[in-house]
Amino acid sequence: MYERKIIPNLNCGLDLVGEVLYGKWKMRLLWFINEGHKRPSELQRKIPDATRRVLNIQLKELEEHELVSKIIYPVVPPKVEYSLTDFGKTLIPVISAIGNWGDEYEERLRALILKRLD
Amino acid sequence: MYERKIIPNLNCGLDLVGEVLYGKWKMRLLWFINEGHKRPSELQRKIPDATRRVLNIQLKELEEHELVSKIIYPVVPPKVEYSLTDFGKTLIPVISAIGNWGDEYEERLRALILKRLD
DNA sequence: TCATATAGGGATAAATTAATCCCCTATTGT
DNA sequence: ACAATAGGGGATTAATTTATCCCTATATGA
Repeated sequence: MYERKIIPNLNCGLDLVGEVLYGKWKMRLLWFINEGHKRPSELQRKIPDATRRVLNIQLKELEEHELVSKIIYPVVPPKVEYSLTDFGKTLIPVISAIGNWGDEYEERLRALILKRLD
Repeated sequence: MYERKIIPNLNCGLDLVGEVLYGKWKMRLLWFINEGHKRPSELQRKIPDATRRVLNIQLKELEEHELVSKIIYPVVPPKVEYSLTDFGKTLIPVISAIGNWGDEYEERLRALILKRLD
């Protein structure tokens, strides 16, 4: 695994949240798990732009941060299920607020973002 | 300026928010500007962990995304003031929700994050 | 005359994150 | 025998983001 060379700042709430929520797909993973899409293959189908590899990595980090828990069923073919921990559930309203803002200003945001890409 | 090589996904609200809010210091900049710290040097003092360079870059992006506006007073020594646009103000409750969650679980988050750094 | 404050930016290096590529396990169905 | 399905991971490269270093300008105060 990658080992940090710079110790992160953990001064305020925003720093702390950043540490667990930064990551291109993390909020979406939490969101879809909360919606009941528990298995890795389901999550991959919900987020086709990400590779399985990255999803695995980000899921593992979410697990280490105790936001999700993982159950591995000892069956063949393998079966795995993720679910939110109680701690992870407390994040849902926050993610919801973020997503709602994005949805509300969707048109405007899309235009602004595209404009900046030349 | 850096020119992207991969077109970002802009599928859902979360993608869109990410485009304007990703950036290590952006939420803090918006927050402090909202609190009335308008001048670059003030902002730098509020965020001493960031270099002026980075703050300038991120402020510029916030400006291009119409979240903040910038006034340059033609005086010497130079004077500049940032303020939130109406659009930018709509983000404050969202940032607030994020920061509050971080503050609420500060102890736990700090412990979890530090544990993962070995 | 020299340091300080104010605001800014180019060029480059370093750090971090994400993407690519390829490989493994074991069972069921064709 | 072989493909498909399910879940996973090492090694490496590419992309992106931050940090460093250094330089510009002008006025004021010591």
